[in-house]
Amino acid sequence: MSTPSRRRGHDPESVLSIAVGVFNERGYDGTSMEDLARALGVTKSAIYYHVPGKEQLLARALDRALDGLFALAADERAATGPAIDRLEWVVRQSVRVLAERLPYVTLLLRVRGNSATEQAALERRREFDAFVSHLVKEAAAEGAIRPDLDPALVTRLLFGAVGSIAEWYRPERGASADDVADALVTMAFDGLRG
Amino acid sequence: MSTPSRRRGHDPESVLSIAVGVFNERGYDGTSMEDLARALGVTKSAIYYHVPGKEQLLARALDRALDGLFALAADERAATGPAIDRLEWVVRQSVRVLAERLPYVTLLLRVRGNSATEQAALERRREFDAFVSHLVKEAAAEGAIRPDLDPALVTRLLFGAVGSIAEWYRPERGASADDVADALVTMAFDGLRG
DNA sequence: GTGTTTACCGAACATTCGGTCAGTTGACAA
DNA sequence: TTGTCAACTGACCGAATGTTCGGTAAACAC
Repeated sequence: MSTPSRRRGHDPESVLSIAVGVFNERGYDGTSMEDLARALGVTKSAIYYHVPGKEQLLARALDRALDGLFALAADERAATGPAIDRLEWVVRQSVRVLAERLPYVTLLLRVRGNSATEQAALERRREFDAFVSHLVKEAAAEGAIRPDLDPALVTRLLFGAVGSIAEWYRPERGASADDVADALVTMAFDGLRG
Repeated sequence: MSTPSRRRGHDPESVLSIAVGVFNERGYDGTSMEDLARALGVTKSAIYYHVPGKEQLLARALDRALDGLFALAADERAATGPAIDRLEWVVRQSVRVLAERLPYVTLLLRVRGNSATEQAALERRREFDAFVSHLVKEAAAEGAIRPDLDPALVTRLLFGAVGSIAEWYRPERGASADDVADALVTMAFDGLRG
């Protein structure tokens, strides 16, 4: 078996997932290695047996979020068909990635650029933002977006709403990720008026 | 005059406004008193002449944001007329408060509850959230919101989009606060389709 | 000119920070 | 029984943290 008999103890993966949980509760800078050790049920030094240090934990977490977003952007369905349909697909997939990798994406959305690690993540994130921004402009050029709406504003408000989902979405209760995506697409594309 | 001849030096107000700027750049926990001192052009100890400490700076900043939001919620125009119109008015005013008190509201939106100060701010913020949530439910009950949209989801997505404005809005360039509010209301209420 | 206040500096404080390292433990193999 | 090794502990390091305090130079009040 690939996951054999080891009864107790952590590995790099379990350390990462627990650490990211604490990072999201207290903020990365507000989390000490003591906090992580307490959450893991071990002493501080045990963490260093599994991972090189605090910043590497952050880097791995941010990569996990960004890899999900870039995979979505590279999909064929983001490149063929009317831009407005591709935009809707990208919005839905962004919600899916956010839900599937919730703690990692949540962490990404809060990065401020305090270290080289954070700056590198921000750089990749700006790349994704440029991708969706281009998509909205295409949809506008194809006449699929109301001409009185600035495409740049639409991009920011639309994906601002997507990102805000990370602040309250909990997979175990309430609406499913698809429900949330449906509601967002309905509201943003067709309006909330009854 | 009320602001007389004092040539140099800071006061609690100038310390607060500069400190909040740094808090938003690096995050509250990522900001040291050394960082603040550098931004103020003084030494660390000089800060304590003007303000009691780091956490008090945070408390004052958060109150400034929350006072703006509660003032809006207490306005008569948020209490009379069709709920959908009141909701639109509250959205527009929220954008206005966010723009007018941008650094303070930005800071508020990032609070995680790490200290008693932060928890108190989160408590007041939840109170405001409950107010807008009630407003959306009223609008839905009056039949002004598409029945296929869950009011709780609409509230979170709509005000998630409002909050996301803090991440990119800069008063000196780009769209004005009213432009942004117009775009948000148009998109969310009537949809972005052309 | 003298006394007082305002605004600040420099040194030090106790504590916490991320990180290191020599040694211990306990499960398993031979 | 002995040896191996993954997983971990506990003591510790230097640096950075928020805060305090004694002192002080310049501006103002009289």
